[in-house]
Parts: sequence; C-alpha cells; structure tokens
Amino acid sequence: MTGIPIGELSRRTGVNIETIRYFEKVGILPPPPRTGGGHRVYDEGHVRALGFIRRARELGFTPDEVRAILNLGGPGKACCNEVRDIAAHHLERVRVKMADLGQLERLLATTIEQCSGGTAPDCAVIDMLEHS
Amino acid sequence: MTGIPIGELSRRTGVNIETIRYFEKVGILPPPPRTGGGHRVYDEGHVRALGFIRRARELGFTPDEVRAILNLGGPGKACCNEVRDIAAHHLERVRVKMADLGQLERLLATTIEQCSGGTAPDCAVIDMLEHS
DNA sequence: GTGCCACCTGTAGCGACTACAGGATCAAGA
DNA sequence: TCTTGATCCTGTAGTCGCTACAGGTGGCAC
Repeated sequence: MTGIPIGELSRRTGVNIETIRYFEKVGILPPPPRTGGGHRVYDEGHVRALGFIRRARELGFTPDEVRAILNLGGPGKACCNEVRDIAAHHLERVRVKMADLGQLERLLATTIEQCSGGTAPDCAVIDMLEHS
Repeated sequence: MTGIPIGELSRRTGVNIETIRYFEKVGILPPPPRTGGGHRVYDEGHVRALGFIRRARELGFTPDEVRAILNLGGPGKACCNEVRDIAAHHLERVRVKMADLGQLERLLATTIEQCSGGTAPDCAVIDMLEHS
C-alpha cells in the first residue's frame, strides 16, 4: 500500500509520463510529495484527478476550463453552478462548431456533385475556392 | 501598372505579411521576382493564388491538400479528378467530425440537464467526467 | 555491491503561424 | 540631390499542448 510511481500512474490513466510532468508544470495537476531521492510519489487521489483531466481534455474542454473545474473543488467534492456553467459554455462552442461544419458540408457536397470530374476548363470545386 | 509589394498583397487578400513569407518558405506560394534591392514584387496571379490558399485554409483543407491542388495546376487551369477526390476526402473528414461533435453535444446536453446546479454532493457533470 | 530499470531535469521538436529586432530600400517632397 | 519616413528585408524566437530526447541519478532485487 505504498505510493504510486509516475510510471504506474501513466499506465493506469493512459497519460504519457512526459505529459503528467507537463500537467504539473503548468498547474493542472498538483505536485505530489517526493521520495528522499526526488522521485514523485502519487496516491489514489492523483489517479482520479488525472483520469478526470484526461477525459475532460478528450471531450474538448480547454486546459483553462479543466483548471477552473479542479480549482472549484475537483472531482469528488460538491458540484456547483460554476461547473455547470463551464459545461454549458462548452456545449455552446460545440453547437457553433457543428453549425459551421454543417454549412461547410453542404457547400462541399453540392460543389462536388456539380464537378464533372473530367478535365473540363471549368471546375466547380476550384470555382468554389476562388470565389469567396 | 507596376508590380504589387507585399504590403498591398497583404491588404488585398487579408493575409498577414509574415504569413505570406511563411507560405513562400514552405512552398505553398511560388516565390515572386524581386526588385534590385530585394523587395518581392507580386502580380495579379499571386493575388488570385493567395486568395485561393486563404479560402481553402479557412474551409479546413490542410496545407498539404492546398499544395496538392495548386500543384495540379492551380486556379484557372483545368479541373481534374484529383481535385474532386481531395474535396471528397475533405468532406468525409468533415462528416466524421460532425458525427463526433453530435455525440458530444448530446452527452453534454443531457448531463447539464440532470445537474441540479446546487451544491449537492452528486453532480452529473462531474460524474460524466470521472466515469469514462 | 552490482546490475538494470525507472525516474529525474532540462532542452528541443512538432505545425502553422505570429511577432519582433535590427537593418536596408523605396518613393515622395524640399 | 538629399532627407525623411514608411515599407520592406532576414533571421530568430515566441505561441499552444504536448512529445521526445540526452545525460545523469534513484530504487530495488539478486
């Protein structure tokens, strides 16, 4: 039941060792205690926190948002309006991005459809790109 | 009817001066002739090409794809199957990304809805982030 | 006590730009 | 012709979010 070295933390969370040290350097993951020789010693709390961080990043939360949520108490502590606000803000960004991509999708699809595919001098795709 | 200096090219295309020089360095924009003193001198062809590059980048085409399209003849020359293929490939990427974002959107939306917003000990948002 | 893996720090690399420093050139007015 | 000031030049370094490496130490089993 001794502490967890960085390599095991990496294996258990799927986060690169270098990335773990990077998260510590930029203040996302709290610095753990060290052995006499200077090796980092983590505990189960760190495992949970790092898993949380990883998942939040995968879901597209920015590093600043992750920091903000963790500073509000982090996983396992009380929920608050702020956490929900951050998530809602993120949802808004996702929706805007989806709308943008939807426009782009329609433009690309109709343009490609119009393209003959031959070597004709007029190409719908190139027209699309030229005429903003 | 003399040549166009880089500053005017920048203003006319909306592309940063530094970015224009960067595009030249990485082989996206062909190097223009120079004055005796070494200043770049562009023409209308460069204006069209750079506008094309800018628009393609805005639409999410990768630099490699832009290079590929320009190498196939670029704007004003004959269209070909390759251009359409590149656009179709890009469309595929856009659709995959939209599907991903759609999943994320539903997850976020339902989770936020479940969150009480108070300071209760169980928070749906934090649960979502913790339990991958 | 020795072998070897895991760990440490610090620095450099990625891509796609952007920003700056320090100097040269150009065009227009006096 | 000379001067002024805007524009331009090159080269280097910064950005973000990591990732990778080099060269050196710690921990632990045998």
